[in-house]
Order: sequence, then C-alpha cells, then structure tokens
Amino acid sequence: MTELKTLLDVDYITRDEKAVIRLFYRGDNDRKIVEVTDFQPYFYAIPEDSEELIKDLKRFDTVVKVEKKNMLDLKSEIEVLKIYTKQPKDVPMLREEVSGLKSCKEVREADIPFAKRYLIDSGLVPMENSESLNLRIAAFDIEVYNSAGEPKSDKDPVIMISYADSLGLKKVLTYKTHAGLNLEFAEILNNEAEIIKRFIQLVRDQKIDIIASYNGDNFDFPYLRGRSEKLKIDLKLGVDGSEIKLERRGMNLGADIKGRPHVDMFPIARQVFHISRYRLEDVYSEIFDDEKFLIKSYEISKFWDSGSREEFEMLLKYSLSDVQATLKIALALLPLQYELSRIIRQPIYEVSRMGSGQRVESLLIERAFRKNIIIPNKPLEEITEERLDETYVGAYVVEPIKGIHDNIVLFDFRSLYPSIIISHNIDPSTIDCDCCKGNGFVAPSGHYFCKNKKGFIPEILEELVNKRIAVKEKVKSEKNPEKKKFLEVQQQALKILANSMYGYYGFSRARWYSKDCAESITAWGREYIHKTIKAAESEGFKVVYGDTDSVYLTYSEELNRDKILEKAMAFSDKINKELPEAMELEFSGFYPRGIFITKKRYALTDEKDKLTVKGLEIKRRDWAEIARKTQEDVLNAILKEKDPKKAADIVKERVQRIKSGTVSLRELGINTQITRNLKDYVQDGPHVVAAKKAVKLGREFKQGEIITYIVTKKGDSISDKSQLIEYVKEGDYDPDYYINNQVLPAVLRILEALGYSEDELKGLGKQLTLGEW
DNA sequence: TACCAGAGGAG
DNA sequence: AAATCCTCTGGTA
Repeated sequence: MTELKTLLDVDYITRDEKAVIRLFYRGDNDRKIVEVTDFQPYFYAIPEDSEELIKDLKRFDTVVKVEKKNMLDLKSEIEVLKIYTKQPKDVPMLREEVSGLKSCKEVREADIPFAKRYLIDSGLVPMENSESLNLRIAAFDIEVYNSAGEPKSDKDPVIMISYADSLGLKKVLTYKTHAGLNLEFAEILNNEAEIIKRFIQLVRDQKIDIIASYNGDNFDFPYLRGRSEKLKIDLKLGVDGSEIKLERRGMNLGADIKGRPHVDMFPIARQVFHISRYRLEDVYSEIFDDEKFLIKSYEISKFWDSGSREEFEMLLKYSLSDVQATLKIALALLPLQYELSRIIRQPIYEVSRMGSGQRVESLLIERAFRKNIIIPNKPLEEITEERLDETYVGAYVVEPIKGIHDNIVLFDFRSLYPSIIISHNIDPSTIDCDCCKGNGFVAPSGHYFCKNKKGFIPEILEELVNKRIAVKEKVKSEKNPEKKKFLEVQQQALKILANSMYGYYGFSRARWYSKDCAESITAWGREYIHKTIKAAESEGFKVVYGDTDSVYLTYSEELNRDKILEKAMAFSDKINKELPEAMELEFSGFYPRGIFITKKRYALTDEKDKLTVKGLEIKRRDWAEIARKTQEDVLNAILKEKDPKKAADIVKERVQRIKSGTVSLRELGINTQITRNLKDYVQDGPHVVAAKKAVKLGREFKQGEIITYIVTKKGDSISDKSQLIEYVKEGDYDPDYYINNQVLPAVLRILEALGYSEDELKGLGKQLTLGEW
C-alpha cells in the first residue's frame, strides 16, 4: 500500500546552473520536499525549413538538444522542433532569437512557466487525497493602529495578530495588557516584533499546511511585510524557511508562501457569492446565517488607547471573532478550490486566484499536452484590442406580455451552450473543415462543423459533462454525509468549468479564441428557443416571456392546474424527441401567479407561496433597503394575497416613516462599486462624488471596492447630497429623495404593470394617497 | 427632452 | 482580465 500524500505546491530553484523542480508534499504525518533534477526546459519552433532551422539552432550555446516531432495544430498535423535549453531563464531570450530566424515560422509554448510545465508533463495531480489527509488549516488576521485615515505601515504599528487553526488552537497575540485581564486566548508579548515572530512560530509549530486570510493578498501580508522591514525581522513562513513573496497579479498583489499555500478568501467569496458587499461580516452572515460580532474601525485605536480593560477586551474579542470567521469561511469554501485544483492540475495558490478565462485555459493547456496538440500562443496586446471590436450577436430575449399571469409553466434547456457545443462539435479545429465542405453541422450563423472528427474542446466538454452526470448519480445514492458533500463539490466544480467554455471562445485574451465559434453557439441557441416558442404556440400555449434558454408559458384556455401540467409534459416530450441527444428541454417549475414588468424584470410565486424575483430593485445592491423591502412587501400583497389595497397601505406607511425622519441609516444605504480610479470618471455620479469627498478626509479607495452612501439633507444635486455612510449621523437623510427616487419608483413600476395609468399613478404619487385603489 | 456614462443584473 | 442583452439613474446641454 502506498502512503497517502497530497501535492500542495511546486516551484523550481537553480542549483549549479541547473533547474531543480521542488514538489511540496504533505504526507500522512509529515511534510516532504521532493526534488526533480532531470526535467529540462523546452519550447517548440514551427519551421519554415526544418533542416535549415536545425542548422541555425547550432549557433546558440543555450540550446542543448533539438528533436523533430509531429503535433496537431488546429486542423492539420505539422512538424515541429522541440528545443531544449540549459535553464528556464534561457527560454525568453532564445525565443526572441529563434522567432527572428528566417527558417522559423513561429515559436510556441515558450510562455509556459517552468513549474507549470513540469506539472503538466508529469501528470501529477495537485491536492489529490487532500480530503483524506486532514490538512491543517490556519487563519490569521491583523489589527492595526489607525490614528487618522488609512493606516500606513511606515508609522502605524500592528497591535494584534489573531490566529485560529483547524486543530482548535486559537490565539490573539498582542503586547499590551490591563490589570485583571483574563481571556485564555490572549497571549501578551513584549512588543510588536515579538507578536510577528510568535505568529510565524505558531504556524511552524502547528505544522500548518494552508494559511487562509481575508484580503491577505492586498492588506495583511503587505502590511506585515512593511512592518517587518521597519522592525528588521523576517517573515519566514515558507516550509523551506523562505520569506513570503509579494507578487504582482494584474491590478492586485498575491502573497505567496512556499510549500504552505496562502489562500485569500476575499476573491473567492466574490466569485462564489452574489451579495451587496463582501466585507468579512457580509460573507460570514451569507454562509452561516449568523451575525458576526463587530466594532467600528475608528474604535480600534480608541479602544487600544483608552485605558479601559473592558474596551481592550472588546478589541481582543473582536480580533478573535475576525479570525474565527475567516477560518470558518475557509473550511467552507476550500473544498471547491481543492477540486478545481485537481481538475485543472495546477497548485491551489494559482487556482484560487484565477478567473474563469484562466481556469479554462489552464485546463485546455493540460489536456492539449495529453492529446499531442501544440498550444496556440497568447494573442498580442494589439490583437486583443482588435478582438474587442469584433462584436457578435448573443442571446434572444422575448418581450414579455406585461402584467399579471396565472398558472405559469417554466421550461429551460439544460446547460444550453455546453450541450450545443457538444452536439454540434463546435471547435476552432472543426469549423468550416475541408472534409465536410458546407455539410457537417450547419449553424444558423452560416458556419459548419465537422461530422467526421471530434473537436478538442467539445471532447473535453463532453468528458466534463459525463463526469458530472456520473457524480450526480453517486450523490443520489450516497448516504455518508461527508462523502455526499464531497461529491456535491465535485459536480459543482465540473459545472463551473463546463459553463465557462462558451465565454472563453469570446474572450479576447484567449489562446483558443474563436468569435466564429462563439457566434455559432449563440445562433444555435436563438434557433432552439425560437423553435420552442413556435412549437409552444402551435400547441395552444401563450409565451409570456423567455430569455436565452427559458420560456414561461401559460395555456390559452382556462384549465385547472393538473390539466395544464399534463399538456406541458406532453409538450416537452414532443420537443425532446426532436432534439439532439445531448440537449434537453426541462420542466423547471410551476407558478400559480407572476408579474412581468419588462425584459429581465419579473416576479413569481410558487405553490408554497415562495416569491422569486428577477432583476427588480429588490435584487439590486444600488437601491436602498427601504425601497427594496417596500417593493417586496408590495409584491407579496399583490401576488400572494391579491390585495392591492394592502399594497397601497404598505406604501403609505413607508412614506410616512421616511417623512418622520426615523428611518435608520442601515435602511438607507446605497451600495455601489467604484469600478475605476476616481480620476478616470468622465461623469461623476453620486457614488463617485461621495468617494471623492471621503478622499479629502483621508480615505483611500481601491478600484473595485464597493461603498455605501447616503443621500443627506445638505446640498443641491443628488451628488452634492451624497456622503459615505460612515460620515453621516442617524437622521441626516433627504426624505424627498428617498420617497420620490427610491420607494415610489420601485413600487409604482409594479402597480403600473397592473394596469394603472401613468397619470393616475403620477397624481397619486404626488398626493401620496394610494388608498382609493 | 434627448443623450450619454455608469452600474448591475439575467441567463 | 469569460461572453451579450437589457433596464434604469443621474448628469449635462
């Protein structure tokens, strides 16, 4: 029996001018670093003239070996030269030289980093067995002294480091105390340097495998690094004794720890959840349906300085609650990252920081190697710019029949785009192939796809989809809850990857970019939904609404629920008989009542009276809670209770409350993302103006940050009146704005769709007396 | 009133 | 650094 082990990380070092791959394993009880010394760096050249190129290559002393090889490149098999170099660092220079040679047409795969290259070629699977090994996970969080505005690492010290791990150890390290302080988790050291050193020691003593943080990439680790430099101490967290490394990753930083992967939960939470804000407390309450203990940021230095033991203890407890929340979030979200890491076969540090495009591309690169396909190069910057201008037509959206409908049946195509790609073999290598000449699978876009040879991407997609079907079968029969959860995560990871494939074709930076494939997929999608609509209509259904892959149907005559469902099932059976095997129109719900406002904006109630809302203000972070809640109450009154009078009373009550000035700021905050640098805005909306005011008070904003603002009493325009919520006192809000620009538009939209005329509503809106209806 | 920039949702 | 379609607000002229 072989020992269980999991591959946590890979890198390479240079020893005696030779590259040595290091594999960082966690075994049953110990940690192992395995070194590989016989893996040579290489890349490919596609020759104009191979003999000539071989001769030319002899000139370069960094070339150690050249092999001829046949590989698949899109539609054809080609001869390539595999060029081995002495060291990985030789590749960038040699690539330039070689691609400049007359005898060379093109250089390929010279941009695959060496450690990644090794992982692909070796076939090793990172994170394999990680669930069986009981990995040791630790979370940490720092508290920083913030005198005024943003804390700065060149002056403001770290005052606490909190630590919690999956073995049950929890600590808050600090260097101040008060008489009578008695919190078993508090560890008092002499100074700031000591708490940093103690933190490192804890991680090492506990033999931690994965370090989790919340925003550690862009705050905690850069800050610790800043302080460590000032205090002249090391941050040797790597299992090989190396320092943490801060690397640039696009607009952000990444904090890399050798052999002990650091996973930042913040970007993961942003991908996984759709919530109004992504502060630690927001994500915590989203996952655990529980409120986290909070103290305000400006109270940190106040509590630290105050001399009150109670306040100091509050601070310690707050710090502990942060780290415990981070650990809980990590334990909940890491399994999906493990699974993605296994499927993509890249280290968890990388995978956890990848977007959809990078994940798909990494998967394709690995699979291409297995199939002897030579990998396309990354497009040059100017090419990606050009691609951005190549727009194409996407999905079709049916204009809804506005107003209330009863007995609505919902159908949608199961995984429409993946199933189209598979059943029509949509791939850059199969498009408009020579062998099918206008036959094959002919898309409504005019392109056709090969019927003889399966494409690379459809083949991978089919593997993913079949694997997912198999895993979902296992989920059904699995009784052990641990294993069931594991399988559930597996199928989720497969779904994420399968659903990203279409978007990847249209992604301007993709190696396997193909606008023609992307537009063929959407063209087929439109055709299938159109055909479905036509068929439904000829069967006596009314199409109330539809979007991309879905249709909402009612029956044209008065029928009872069971009769309608019977008709509906007969309808989908008929449709499915005519569809390709991989495709299926699925029944996905019956709704006794629904209201349709516009495209992408509607609400339905199911048979358990549960309200489903799409696109309306209720679902939007940039509307105040008071407006969202009022809209929800109005919808419930109309859909569930069929009582417009009650709806009107709700609105009246809400308007009165706003007028009285007693609405809390929590209900008035408007969340909006600052999507760019503040100076880059052409037109400053209220959120930008609010942010710019805050900058004058010492605040800083990261691009992508979500802020909450209030429209206050002070100022002329809405923008003038806007202020970040943290600078606004309770009660300081503009009732007129919240009535006329928030609550009334949200509810009038619903009432308007009920058939009240615009004039009626305007008049009533002004009088704020909705009682008569 | 018409137009634009900007945001965020649906699928 | 996945795609397009779509609605709506607030600023500006």
